[in-house]
Amino acid sequence: MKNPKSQQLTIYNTLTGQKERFEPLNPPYVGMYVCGPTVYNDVHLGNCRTFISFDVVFRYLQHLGYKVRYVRNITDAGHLENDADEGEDKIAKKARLEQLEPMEVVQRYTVGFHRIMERFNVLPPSIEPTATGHIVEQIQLIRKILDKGLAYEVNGSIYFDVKKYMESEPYGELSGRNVDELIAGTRELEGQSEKRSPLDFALWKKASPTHIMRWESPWGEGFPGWHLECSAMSTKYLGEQFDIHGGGMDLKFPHHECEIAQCKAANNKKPVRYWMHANMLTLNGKRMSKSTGNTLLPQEIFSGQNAFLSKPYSSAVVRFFILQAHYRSPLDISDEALQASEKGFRRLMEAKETLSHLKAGTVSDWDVQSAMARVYEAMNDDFNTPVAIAELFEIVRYINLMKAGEQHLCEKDLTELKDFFHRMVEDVLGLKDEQRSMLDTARLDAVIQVLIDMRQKARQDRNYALADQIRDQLLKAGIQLKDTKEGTTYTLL
RNA sequence: GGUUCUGUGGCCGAGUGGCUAGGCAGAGGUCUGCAAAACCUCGUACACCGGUUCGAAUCCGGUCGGAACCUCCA
Repeated sequence: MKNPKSQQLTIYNTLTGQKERFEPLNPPYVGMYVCGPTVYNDVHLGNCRTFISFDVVFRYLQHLGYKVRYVRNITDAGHLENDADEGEDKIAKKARLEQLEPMEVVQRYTVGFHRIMERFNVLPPSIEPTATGHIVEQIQLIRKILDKGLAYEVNGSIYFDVKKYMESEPYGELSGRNVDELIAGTRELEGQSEKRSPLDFALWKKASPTHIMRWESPWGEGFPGWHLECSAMSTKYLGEQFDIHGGGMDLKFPHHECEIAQCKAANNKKPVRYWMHANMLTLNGKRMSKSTGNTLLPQEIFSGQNAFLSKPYSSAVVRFFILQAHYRSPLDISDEALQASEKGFRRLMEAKETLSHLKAGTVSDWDVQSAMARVYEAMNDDFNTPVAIAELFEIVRYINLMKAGEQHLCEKDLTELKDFFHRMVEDVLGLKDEQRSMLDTARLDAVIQVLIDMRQKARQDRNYALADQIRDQLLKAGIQLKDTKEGTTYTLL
């Protein structure tokens, strides 16, 4: 384990409501499962927040030296639209609407999802299994639950028997639900319900004649229930018990509750040691919702084509903005907030660039070791990225002071800081200056240097009109010159 | 209606019993040919009303906002 300060990582476990020391089941291996997207539509920003949050978890665990198997599924089998619908599948419905094959819809949105994730610099998971690719495993899981007597068949559909399950196991422990209250609060379904109790949930649904996505099963043609895929695939790839399960807050109930029940019913084991839930993202203080028009797609932010923001923002800025809040806090996105983050992000990136050119002094006259330790302390405290970033900004101040020659680090400390800063910013937080990296920097450097030299000559000749013209026109082109004691450098805005 | 969470300075957002969060914006200063950048200094915030405590933004109760879930949803 290469934890520089040998501090202990703690994780807030939704199941217990407490921060707990993270101790993997089989160190150095860590199994992590995160509920992925349903690919019947464009990913929206809220999804992205969740995946960015868990991307940092994945990256930090790796940084600490753990060997992580990160599984994030693609829900391509679709979920039921509603009970009254007798099994219309979201993907099937969309397919009919657009005259496409279901798998064509799935393909299109899966590719779109991957593109967005890549732009956000979200690492691909170790395994990205699809629900449709694991029908066999899901059927096996249903069989196991049936054999235990914890599910029942009605007209070719299989339902999980919550009441029976509760005779031996608690239901609702993750979400703090009281089952009696839940039943009391259940509205009467229109039409007939095959379920014995309103809390029962489908493991397998019989396909109606119009249902396009259907598979053979021991109970006739049908499709898997809403919650089954995650249980089947997490068990397959991570085992009956694994370390971390993540997802958005809204999945706590019923989805994750059902997952726990399914796994416990099948394997008699608590499937997950640490449950993690990321909070919601709101837009201008309100939840995003298509019906009210209060939505924002990632590509609409990048392009600036939207009704909420004054200008486009890069994916790196949005990622930075998201990491400036803790994953368990609600976060509100707005133009002002993004502008502030954009400035802060540039400051951080500038400092990173500055640091790479710094020369060592003979002695260190500031405490770089404890500065770095504070960043780790923050990350170890339930992945507290906002505090980690705040601590990085403290280091930024020193970087700028060192550039000005007012602070120094010895060779060893400077080398360590350079390595640390790069790894923390780029590898762990996943922040990189995409503007800079997309350019042919060597050639641009040479071109700008010509202009810098010309301006310098003009200044020496006291031809300030020309000097300022060069400076101002470059600024208009998004290139800002910076005069320092060591000479002039430039920044891309 | 029920469950869970939340309300912090101009904005965003950490903190959760006594001690500077941080970013952005704003004011003053240093530097500069002038600027910009950078650095230094400056804000005495914690929805409201009670209570516990030597001491509360932080704990408890109530009131009023906001969010999620209870129905597919990150």
